[in-house]
Amino acid sequence: MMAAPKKSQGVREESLYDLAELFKLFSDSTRIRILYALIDRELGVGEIAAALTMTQSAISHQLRLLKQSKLVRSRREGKAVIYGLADGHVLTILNQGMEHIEE
Amino acid sequence: MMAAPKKSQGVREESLYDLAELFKLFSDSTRIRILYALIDRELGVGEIAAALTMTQSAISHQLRLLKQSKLVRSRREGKAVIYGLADGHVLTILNQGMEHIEE
DNA sequence: TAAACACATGAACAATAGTTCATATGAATG
DNA sequence: CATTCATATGAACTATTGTTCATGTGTTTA
Repeated sequence: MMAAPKKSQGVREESLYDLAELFKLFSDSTRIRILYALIDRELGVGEIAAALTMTQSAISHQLRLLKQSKLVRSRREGKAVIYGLADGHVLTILNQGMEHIEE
Repeated sequence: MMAAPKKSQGVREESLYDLAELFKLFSDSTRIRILYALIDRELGVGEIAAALTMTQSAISHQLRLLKQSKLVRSRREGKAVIYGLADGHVLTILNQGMEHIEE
């Protein structure tokens, strides 16, 4: 199906600030690496830290930001807290960015 | 058409840093506002500054970043330098972000 | 070609953000 | 229930970033 022509009208000025806030979450390499790690499988905080070779604290701080903005979700499983991507939008945004880079 | 299952394998670690760099450009409200202003029509630096009620210098600095990353293109037209969006990817990324916000 | 106009750029400053370190919370286990 | 394991959180420090101010570059026009 053909995409409809892109509209730009009706975008409230306020929304643009929220949009910047959203992209800000994708603007740090640690957070990007976390998100990519979560594409394949859900992971605990410690596992993510090990995968990225970073401290548990640093990862936990970033996960908090990602969760606040609903880019990841979490559930407790025993002592561990398991994180996963919140929805498909996250992956879509990442992939769009990748396409731009690879051109 | 159904989308194919999302792949995550084959993403080089290095690319993730470039990806973060890309999103960093979308992470500032001034730059987002500039990009949105350029959706409808091409504009000179002064026009953008007026539209956003910001100094010419501030706008010019941000345009330089946007141009370096090929998110906008520019051409000289007399004394003015006219800026426009570089390609469709820019708009696609912005729209994807908007969709996430509006849910 | 001197002046005016449009934009670019460099240095400096203030604000923001990411990591570290220390410590707190919460759940399982002996 | 004290200890251990897994994660969360607050404060402090450093680095990065966006804006301002002053000035430089390039183009048109009188």
